[in-house]
Amino acid sequence: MPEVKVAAKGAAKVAEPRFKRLTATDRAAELVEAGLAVLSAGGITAFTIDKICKKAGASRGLIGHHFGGKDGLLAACYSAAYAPLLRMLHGGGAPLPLPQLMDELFTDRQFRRESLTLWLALWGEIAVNPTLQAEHQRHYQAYEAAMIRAITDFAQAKGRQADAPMLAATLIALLDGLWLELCIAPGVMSAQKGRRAVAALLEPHLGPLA
Amino acid sequence: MPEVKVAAKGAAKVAEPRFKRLTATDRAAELVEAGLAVLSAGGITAFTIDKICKKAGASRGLIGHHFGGKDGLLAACYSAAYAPLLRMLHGGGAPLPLPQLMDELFTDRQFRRESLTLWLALWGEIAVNPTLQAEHQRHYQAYEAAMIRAITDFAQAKGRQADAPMLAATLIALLDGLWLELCIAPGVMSAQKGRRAVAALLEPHLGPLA
DNA sequence: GCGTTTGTTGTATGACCGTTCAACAGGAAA
DNA sequence: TTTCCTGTTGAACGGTCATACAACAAACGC
Repeated sequence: MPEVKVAAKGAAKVAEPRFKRLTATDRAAELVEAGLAVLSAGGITAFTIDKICKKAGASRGLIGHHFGGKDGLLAACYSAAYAPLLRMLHGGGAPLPLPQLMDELFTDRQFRRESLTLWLALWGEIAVNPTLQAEHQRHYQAYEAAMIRAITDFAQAKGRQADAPMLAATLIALLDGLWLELCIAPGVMSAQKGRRAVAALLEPHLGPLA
Repeated sequence: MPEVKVAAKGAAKVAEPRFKRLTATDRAAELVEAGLAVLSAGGITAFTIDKICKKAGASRGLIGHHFGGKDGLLAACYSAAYAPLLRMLHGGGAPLPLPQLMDELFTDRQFRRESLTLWLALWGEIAVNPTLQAEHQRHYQAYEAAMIRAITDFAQAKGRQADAPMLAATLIALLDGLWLELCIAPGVMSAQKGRRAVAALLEPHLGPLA
């Protein structure tokens, strides 16, 4: 909008700023958010400097400036994608008990195609990108530990013996698979089917979840 | 190699052909195979005309000529990726019994990272590509039906009652999740862990598989 | 041998890619 | 108000992308 500048010069001294200046942290957060949005909507092939910056309302130089390049932003996006999951697992302070955890995982807010396509885009890239694989290991360990904890606590409360690490690994794989089905076959998978699948895995070992 | 032509002209009549001429079917198959190789190795971002044709030892125009464009080849690659899975499920004629099926799924030949990264690359694309989603539905139905059949037969032979459709859907999701883990966390997942996970899901409902 | 069919080549084209960087300007401190 | 730091801009660059297409040639029937 060049006319803004001209009008401002002709009028008083209140020239409208051409851009908003953010702190490095805030700008980085906006770029990560835009990156996640673009990944969700179009997959990894839509993860381009042009599209991300347009989405974020910023100029193209900024990704290089704040993240050193596209790969840096992608790594940051991966961390940001994991954050809500880990926050849910031990959000606040006390870890969520298993039944509430399962309920939360299948709410409309979590078990949504629009949120989960993000993971499919990332998985395909992690498989062929060693840097992202290392990043994954870090987050996965926290995720797995929280799951083992939830299963151990639940089994203990019910007075049951269970192989919690094995069940946790199986549960995580099953959840990943359910998310996948929801994304690539939207009409077929549903939260209800997902809940039943999890129950079919866990209840024989742990007793009724509800 | 222009010198080949010159030498041939100077010598006898045996001019070496500049390229090999294949039937449309054979050439298409070679391009699909190259496409699969490229997808496995580098993910969807490596699925480019240049890379595929170089891999196949063909010129750039051929993908457009045989598949109408890159998307056509990708759809063909997806079908080709499903083929070995379906062939295994009812290979030959008689459908494979459940225990043998599970054994086969976790052989070193099937449960291999190099084979499975292909799926990760495709999943990310299916999630954002309606054409591929439709293609997926077709194949998935055959896959699911075979699984339901295997579970039903096994339960019947053992004199057990089981919700075969639900177990089949759960098993498929679990298998997808296990493949995923193998691809993005190679050191963590293994065929042995995979087998145990499947047993943890199925054996409480169907009795011992072995 | 000779013509026809049809698979194949490779360049031209225009769009888009990621990165770089010199110039710019917001905004706080002085 | 002025200075300076630093976040921001956007054009320029070299490279890669998918597609189109006119020329070419291998192989088959005759």
